[in-house]
Amino acid sequence: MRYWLIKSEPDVFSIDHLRKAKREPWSGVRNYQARNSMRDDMSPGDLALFYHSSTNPPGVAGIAKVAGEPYPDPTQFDPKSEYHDPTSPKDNPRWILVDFEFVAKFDAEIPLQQMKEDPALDGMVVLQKGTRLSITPVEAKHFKHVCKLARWKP
DNA sequence: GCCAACGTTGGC
DNA sequence: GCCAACGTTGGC
Repeated sequence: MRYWLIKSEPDVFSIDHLRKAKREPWSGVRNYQARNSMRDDMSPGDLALFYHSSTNPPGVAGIAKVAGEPYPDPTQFDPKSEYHDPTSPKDNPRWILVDFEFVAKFDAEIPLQQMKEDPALDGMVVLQKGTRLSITPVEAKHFKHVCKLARWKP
């Protein structure tokens, strides 16, 4: 059982969108490290902090769960998609994703600022300066602490 | 809108 | 393989 943090711009896809959709392919990731996390390290049942980025204030809005095994991101082969990648080989797709399913929306978002100020979250990858990765691993103790701040229990 | 901190691209 | 130029992310 691993824990993760996944970033999304709420204008594009928010925790409310996920709640409505129930399950969603995490398409459009075009960063190798983030892809490797989904392809190699995620397992069905893993839990993720759902983080709202590029919004005021940014912060963790809820919880999502890895809903299945990794598979090729269909948008890479779709010429109409903004995520179309014409250089990705059809017989060896470059971009791999997993589906996430909705688990919970926090009563109140946990703001990035509050997380930065909390000594219990020292060392969390997403809090480190210059981290732009859209998918980062989260230590169990950090995951549990954020849930505690949100007064949410699995 | 600014800009720091990256990641990617491509000439050499 | 180096590295300058360029593009992107995302907090502020």
